[in-house]
Amino acid sequence: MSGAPKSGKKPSRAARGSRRGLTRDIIARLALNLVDSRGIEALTMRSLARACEVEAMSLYAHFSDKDALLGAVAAAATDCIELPDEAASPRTRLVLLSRAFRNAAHAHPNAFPLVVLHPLKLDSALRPVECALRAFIEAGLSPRSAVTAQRTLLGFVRGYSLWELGGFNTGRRPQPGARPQKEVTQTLTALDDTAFRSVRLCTKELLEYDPDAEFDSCVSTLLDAARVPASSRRRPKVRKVPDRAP
Amino acid sequence: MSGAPKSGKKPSRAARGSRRGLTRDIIARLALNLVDSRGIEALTMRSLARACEVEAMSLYAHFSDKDALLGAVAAAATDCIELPDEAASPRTRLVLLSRAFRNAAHAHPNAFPLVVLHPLKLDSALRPVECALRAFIEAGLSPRSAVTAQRTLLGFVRGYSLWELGGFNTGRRPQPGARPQKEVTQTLTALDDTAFRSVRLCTKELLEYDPDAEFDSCVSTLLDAARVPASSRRRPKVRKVPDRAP
DNA sequence: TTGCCTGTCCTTACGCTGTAAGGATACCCT
DNA sequence: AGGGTATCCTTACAGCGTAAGGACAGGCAA
Repeated sequence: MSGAPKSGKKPSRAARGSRRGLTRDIIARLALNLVDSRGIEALTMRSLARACEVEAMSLYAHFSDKDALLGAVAAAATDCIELPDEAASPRTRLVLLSRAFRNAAHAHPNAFPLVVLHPLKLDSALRPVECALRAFIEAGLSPRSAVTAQRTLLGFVRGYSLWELGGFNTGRRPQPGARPQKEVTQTLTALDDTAFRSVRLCTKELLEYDPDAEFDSCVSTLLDAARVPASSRRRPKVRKVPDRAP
Repeated sequence: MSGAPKSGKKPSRAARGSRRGLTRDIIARLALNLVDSRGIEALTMRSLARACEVEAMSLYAHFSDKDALLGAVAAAATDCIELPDEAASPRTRLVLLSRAFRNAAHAHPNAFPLVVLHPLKLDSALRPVECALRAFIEAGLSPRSAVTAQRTLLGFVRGYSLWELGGFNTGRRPQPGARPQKEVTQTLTALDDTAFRSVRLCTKELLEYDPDAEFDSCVSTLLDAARVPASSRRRPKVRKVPDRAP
């Protein structure tokens, strides 16, 4: 975040001495747009400056170096994850959180490697963690189990989404419409028959692939393993904070 | 691999007209060394050429561009994953495979983002997949279930390892010796109490952290969910999961 | 043998990158 | 009014990926 002006009484406190009204957040958003539309390697200080209608060196008034800028982009992308409504049951929320994470990855495929790999500000990083922990605890898990379950679920969600974005290491993104290209099928069936016999045995299953359903199925498996019951709504127990504003 | 000389009768066929005996594989290994010791951004065509005792442009005789080189580095790192002995039980092999993946990530932390994100040659990419599929099938899963289980397990393993390498987005790698720094503890306990109440409730569990045990625990959970029995050695016949571990 | 072909390697050069250094300007607070 | 401070600009530099073109070695056909 910016130097923490905390938005005092004067509305313009943050823009003291600013001639264009540029702020860290505005720059980070423009940077995210640029990454989305032209790829991570198209994000250069000069191209971003052009998008901000400013010279390259001016950006250094807001970010100490490019790495700090990337951190802000990662945080901006992370903040795009739409956390589920707290009114839903814990299990539903965990499913929705998982989907939201993956949806954000698909909405910002060029930026998402950053989300997983780049250090970012704590409250952005913890937003999904808090959401998952809360649901697991509400579902009856102990803090200890909740932490492990959260690490398992989010670890999977991150890994799966990222791997998927990388086209499962093939460089090809799976489309919801499935339909494996003939080329891929040929490559796969041309594999060595003994070294890759199981891959060949499962060729059809590996290629006939509905990404959304597959993801949901994995998440469901994980939640079963963590013993999050399917239907339970709020647990009748000591509860603080009946509801909260968004 | 190289242009497929196939190693004919003459031993020197691959090195025809080569004055230094440089090959794709040698270059990729040196590149991996360089990435391991000095980070991914230290891998430049010039620095790598220096390591190969050659001029930068000479590398383009072996790789069409830097991206192709990165793919070879990714493949080299992937090939560092030590697949388990086939004699062990399916479950044991899946645990060992998961650990081997994570161990490779820790052995080559600078290179591993590439392994997850970069397209690489099919047989390197499929090596862990084949291993997992074979074990799941041997454990009695149908091809359909095996594919899903494999995607869940490897998705988790990739995501967890990578997230861990990124210090869980904090920029700090967890050490086996645990011992959370006071600084992190303070940052965590200074969080907003209502927005992050579950994180705060679990502060101790989040910080008291044995990375190896936690990873094993997550893998174990996943294998239970996939109904891979704990002790079974080779299964005698077609059987559909008579019971499952608690 | 001769001569060509192909693959390895070198030299030079270009436009691009991140950013160090230093100066100008506009706003806020005293 | 004057000073402080944050934006913003200009200039400059080393290092980047790689395009273009040439030198030379070894294998093959004549």
